[in-house]
Amino acid sequence: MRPTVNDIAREAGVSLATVDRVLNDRPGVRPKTVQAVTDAIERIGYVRDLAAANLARSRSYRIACLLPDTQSQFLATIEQAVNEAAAAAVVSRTEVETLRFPAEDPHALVAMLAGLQAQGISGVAIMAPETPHLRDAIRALRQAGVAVVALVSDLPNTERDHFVGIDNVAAGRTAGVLMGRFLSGNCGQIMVVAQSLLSRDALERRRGFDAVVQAEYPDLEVLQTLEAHGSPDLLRRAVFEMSRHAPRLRGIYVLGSGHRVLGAALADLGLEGRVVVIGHEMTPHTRAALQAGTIDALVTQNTGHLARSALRVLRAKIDRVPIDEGQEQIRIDIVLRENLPQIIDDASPIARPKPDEAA
Amino acid sequence: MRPTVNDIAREAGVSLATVDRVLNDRPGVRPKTVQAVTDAIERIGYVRDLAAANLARSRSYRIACLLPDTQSQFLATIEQAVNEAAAAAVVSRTEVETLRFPAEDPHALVAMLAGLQAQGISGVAIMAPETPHLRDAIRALRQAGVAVVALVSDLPNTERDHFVGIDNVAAGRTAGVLMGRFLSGNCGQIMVVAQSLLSRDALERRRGFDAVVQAEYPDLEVLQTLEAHGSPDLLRRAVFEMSRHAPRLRGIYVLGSGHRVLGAALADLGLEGRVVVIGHEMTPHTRAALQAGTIDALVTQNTGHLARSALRVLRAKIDRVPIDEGQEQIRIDIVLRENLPQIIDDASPIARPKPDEAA
DNA sequence: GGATTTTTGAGGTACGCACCTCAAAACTTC
DNA sequence: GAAGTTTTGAGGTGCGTACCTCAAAAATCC
Repeated sequence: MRPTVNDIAREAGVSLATVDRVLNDRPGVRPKTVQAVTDAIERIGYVRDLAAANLARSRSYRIACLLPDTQSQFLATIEQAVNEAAAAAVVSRTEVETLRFPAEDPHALVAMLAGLQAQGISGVAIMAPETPHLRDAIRALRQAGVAVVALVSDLPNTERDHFVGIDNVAAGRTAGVLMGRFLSGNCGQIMVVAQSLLSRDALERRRGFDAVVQAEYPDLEVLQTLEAHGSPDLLRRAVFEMSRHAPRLRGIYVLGSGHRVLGAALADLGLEGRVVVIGHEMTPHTRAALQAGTIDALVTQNTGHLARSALRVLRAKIDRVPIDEGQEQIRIDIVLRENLPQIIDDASPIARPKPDEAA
Repeated sequence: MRPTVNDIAREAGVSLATVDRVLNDRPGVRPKTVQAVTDAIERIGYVRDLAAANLARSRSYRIACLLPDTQSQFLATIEQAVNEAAAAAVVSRTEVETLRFPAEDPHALVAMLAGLQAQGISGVAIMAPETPHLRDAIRALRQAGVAVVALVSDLPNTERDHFVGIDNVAAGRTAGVLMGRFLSGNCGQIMVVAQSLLSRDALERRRGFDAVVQAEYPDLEVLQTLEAHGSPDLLRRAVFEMSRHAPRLRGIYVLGSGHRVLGAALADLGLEGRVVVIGHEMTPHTRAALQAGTIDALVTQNTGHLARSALRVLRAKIDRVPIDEGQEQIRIDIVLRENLPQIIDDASPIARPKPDEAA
């Protein structure tokens, strides 16, 4: 049997009330007595039963997830993953609200964050570019005792508790090595496509990609980044333009969104299947393209893991318990057609539990 | 507030006792009343609080993990992962015992399994080759109400509840594509090394590898599998012998163990860095080799995920609750030097929790 | 050493649920 | 409609913890 608080009391030779005071950092206990209790805890190997503790506290976790209102398949995938993780987290008394904020309006985001605090939210997962306003807003949240994690894109200079996502420089390096190896021995040019280089993740990926190609595949020339800025047309024209001036185009690296337009443009240019395309993030479209062979490899992060990890980390931070670093490390996944994970249609993850009928 | 059993009672217009009888499938309730209660549950969206339920039942999960006593770094890694997952699972009243059984003695394994049942174990994770004896033993366990999952290597013709591991044919295909792409445009020979082709996983990988290379890279010739059978010397001699008869050796595919010997042999032959080496499983050695560049890519499964998934699935099966398929799917990881996950030295995953001091 | 402050102990209630008993109520059956 | 059976209700206890109150004991101060 696992030791309980009563066992601590007996072992330490004090009353239950004193053990309780020590366990919950309540005042009015002499240092000597505290020591006696912690010694006893150590000796009998007591581990607090979190389930019972949370039951007694009748605590529930209210968590908000803030995403930009940009329309992209990746964001939709993230939101869906968060909603699924949230549905599964109901059993552990966790309530999640996903909110979209206007991507272009930093003040709106800050106002939303301030509002959350009033609503009794105890944890926030946020995906947003770092701005001075956001830094202040996060500091305020933290000071109010709200746990904050950065999602997908880190906010290193804020006081966020944790970052849930991948090292994007390493992701870019990974894409670079794949490109280099897939084009091994060949010289040629590589086109790089992005939504915008303003976002931290895109920049970091490009940096990692360049570093590897430069150092290890000097025969490859990486062209200037084409930025779509949300306009499919602009991207399309840029691709056409550039491909005219790049006769030895052998590869295309897609830093973020833009896969759909690019795919169409490549088909029109007759380049489909003749250049190596490497991209990021798993979305319905990139998945299909990988399967069809128009994308050769994807460097991704598992959004399901991402969402579940964010919720777990927030709960841990709220409870002030340590997190399992191993479990919360998000890996950089390389996905080829051959190791594409099967789709799981998660009809109803929650069902009414049935008890154990067997002995 | 989440609805409770009392809310069901009020909503259904019955007593708490009746709700309890329905919830826990106890007899003596008219079908009409059962319907009224389930309707009420549906209406108010009641979800049983598993934490409280388990607390009330004072149930604890006793789980056994059975691994062969073969000495290999991969098995050691698995065992370590299970032990770490077990340490983290203490907080959810789960006790795990890892046991090694004699790899060559099917009867010993069966005897162990029979013994477990007597010890009040309610879940078993097992990694073993499928034999008729094992089939019977698993059936007996299941009939006694013990949950059983297969680990790493599936036992498809037994009545195991679940398989925790990857599709090894797909893993072999993945290795094949990597080999083909890394050697793109080149013709040449590929050596395949394994511990033994008797194990299901090795066979399936080889099958997947061959299928892809044959179909997509016809210029590559895959040589006969060299089997080490646990003897480093044997393997070493075989590698020397074969490399003499394979002048155009361009790649080596390592199906399972044997990386250490192979590495030494390659160095002696002066082939280090001149052939593409692709292997399976992350161990201290393969990790170092990947970092040093003597292995080019690894196709792996995350052992931490594997272990945690096995425990989660067993708990779910014991509780008769559905599992989150998305979370339990083990992915086929491709690991290059560039996306090598950082090592996390998990000194003490469990610490005494501190309560929330903030409001 | 008496008054004051600090520390400790004993006990209770609650969280949401499982599981038990006993009696009352509602149905059957002839 | 009386005797039997089945179904339902009321109530209690316990799981391990949090949090509260009040009084007793111990330490500290002047």
